[in-house]
Amino acid sequence: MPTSKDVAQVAGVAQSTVSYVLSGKRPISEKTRKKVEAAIDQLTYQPNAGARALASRKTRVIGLVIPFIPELEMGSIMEFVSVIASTARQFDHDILLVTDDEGAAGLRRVVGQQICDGLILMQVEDEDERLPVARSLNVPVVLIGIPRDPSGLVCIDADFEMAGEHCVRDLAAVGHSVISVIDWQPAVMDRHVNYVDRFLHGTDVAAKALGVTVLHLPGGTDRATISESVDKALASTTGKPAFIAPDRTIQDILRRILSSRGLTLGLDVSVIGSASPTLAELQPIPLSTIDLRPAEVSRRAVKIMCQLLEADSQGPHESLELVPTVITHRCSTLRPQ
Amino acid sequence: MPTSKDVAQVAGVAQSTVSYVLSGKRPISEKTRKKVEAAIDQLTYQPNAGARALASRKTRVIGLVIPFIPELEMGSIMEFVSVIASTARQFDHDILLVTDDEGAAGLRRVVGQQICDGLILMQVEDEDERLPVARSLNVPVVLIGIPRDPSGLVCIDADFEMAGEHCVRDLAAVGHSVISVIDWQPAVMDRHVNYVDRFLHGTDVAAKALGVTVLHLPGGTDRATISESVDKALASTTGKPAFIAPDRTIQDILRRILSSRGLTLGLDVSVIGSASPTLAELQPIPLSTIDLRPAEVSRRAVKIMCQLLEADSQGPHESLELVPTVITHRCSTLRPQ
DNA sequence: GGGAATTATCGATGCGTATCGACGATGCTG
DNA sequence: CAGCATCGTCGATACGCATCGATAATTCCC
Repeated sequence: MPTSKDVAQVAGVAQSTVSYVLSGKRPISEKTRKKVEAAIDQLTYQPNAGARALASRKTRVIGLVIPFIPELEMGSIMEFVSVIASTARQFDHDILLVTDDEGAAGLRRVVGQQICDGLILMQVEDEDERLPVARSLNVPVVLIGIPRDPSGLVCIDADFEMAGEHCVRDLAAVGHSVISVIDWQPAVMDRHVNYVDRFLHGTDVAAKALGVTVLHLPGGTDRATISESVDKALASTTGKPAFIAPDRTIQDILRRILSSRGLTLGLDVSVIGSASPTLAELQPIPLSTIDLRPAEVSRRAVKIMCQLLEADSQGPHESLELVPTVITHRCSTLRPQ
Repeated sequence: MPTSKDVAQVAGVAQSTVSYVLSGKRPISEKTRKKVEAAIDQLTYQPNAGARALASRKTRVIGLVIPFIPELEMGSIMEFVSVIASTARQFDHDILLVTDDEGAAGLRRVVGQQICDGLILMQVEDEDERLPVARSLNVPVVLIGIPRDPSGLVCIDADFEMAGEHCVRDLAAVGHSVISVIDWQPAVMDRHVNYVDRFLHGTDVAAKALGVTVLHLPGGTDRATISESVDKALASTTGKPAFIAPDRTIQDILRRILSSRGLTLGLDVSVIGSASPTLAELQPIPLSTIDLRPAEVSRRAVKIMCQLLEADSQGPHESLELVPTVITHRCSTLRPQ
């Protein structure tokens, strides 16, 4: 592998000049710049990351802490990961994976060894054991998700409360007076990711404001639980029933149960689910969905991180950013009168 | 951040002694070791990764090249990524993400800058533009998937041919004489990942050996295509029909179509799909599946990589490892007579 | 008990880059 | 044309660790 010294020799300049050509931190004459660039091309020189990190105290690597093999929601997690990695490259950074089975020790490790300049944490829970560590590390940390106590932390997430509100408003607007919200599956509820509470709270706020009734019914991955929830919903509804089912696993089961009861989506009953646009379109009756915008959340998380890194910020920062969600009405909700 | 020099000072030894305590490459007396370890604990010292990489010419980082936001199969890709990251840690390595939108240049970059000691490529296609680069890089590369010409490359994948054979054998054994194989969805077929061909070839081999008929029918993500394929299958079958549908998206549609025709899985018709055990169990009629063992493939890929790194192998290596697949018969296939 | 063979530790050097101070060359001002 | 600021480049040094050769301390054997 060629080094900057080799480049310097070929170009007939000093090594430091090569370094300045690359960084642009000192003026370089056009003539010298050309010579150096030619030498770089000729040798296909690429700077050594380790040496660069050692000298500059910056690795240009961001650690991404991914949840530990959750089985559920793997698809959506991958969307975050993928977009985060791509976006990081746009800011000339790379992504190092830190799996959550290493726990808080993993965070200390990658920061302590200075493998990373900062950390992005996914799937932050209400009371997360990683938070005290995150606060104590003297590198920037960006959380995707909002813990109960976000003080001293930089957080970003979809605006779940607005999402809940928006769903209820839209369903009320097309004439529903009783709206049933099916919980996420128990595995998610048990984890106390607080977006669930924020979403449900949003539905309640809208219900109160509009004078409609919102029922909260248990979700599950088995047909029986959902079936029971549907029964309860139908029993307490006089007009046409409406369902909000943000958990992807659940919405499939729900659709089948409704259709087996002879209810046609968009005609006898409204359903709002959550899925990427492409997935929603694939359904026999294209599903009206609330888009929680994982790609946008991911992009912004990286952007915030890179700004913090650039600012070279020492002191603890604190901020909270909510990404607006978007409802798309397709064919599974009643049409406006 | 404390350095090994600080540790040395606290322990009252030379910096090199600290280094030897950590690496174990020279004998150290019990007394000195204790002193050094105490100093390390006291200072919570962690070695600097950049300096270590610079001096040792090893980063202990493996680059993982992930497919570019494929939308399809994101869940299963995440399973690979997650297991690969965990396994790498067991070998005391870390994983750096390289997204495929950087293309072959991305590979050259991370290797050229010596951010990584080696590369794992996912989703290798039949004629992959990354292969010539992979061959020319002088670091170990492990492919997950098998290209048309694997010469000079180290490959690992599930044994798709055996999987195809196995499916046909088992269906023939319970009395099916005509077996329909539904292709993967067009998006996958178009990508020329060759596991598709290997699987289909396996079904043909078994069919020839057993004297049964195998039909290859087009797959799709829309109901119409699958419906048509089912029609064709039923038209050419005298006994009970049998389906093999390895694409997860397709198998759901297939199930619904069959049930809408009044065919009960495991009674009137056999279906073998592909899903993780947990997912398969969740279905109303637990699905018989062929397990392509993504976790095992991932683990072995990392293991092979770490062996190559340890061997410090210079010359080009070549190997091909196939991971046996496993069929689990649940309730969607006929019972043996 | 003296010399050889071990064992345990130290000091010095190199890895490849960033960056600081210095210095010669150039342009400008009066 | 003397004096001074500006521009462009160089040389030297530091970053933190691994590693090699050398040295000091200990043990062993005849």
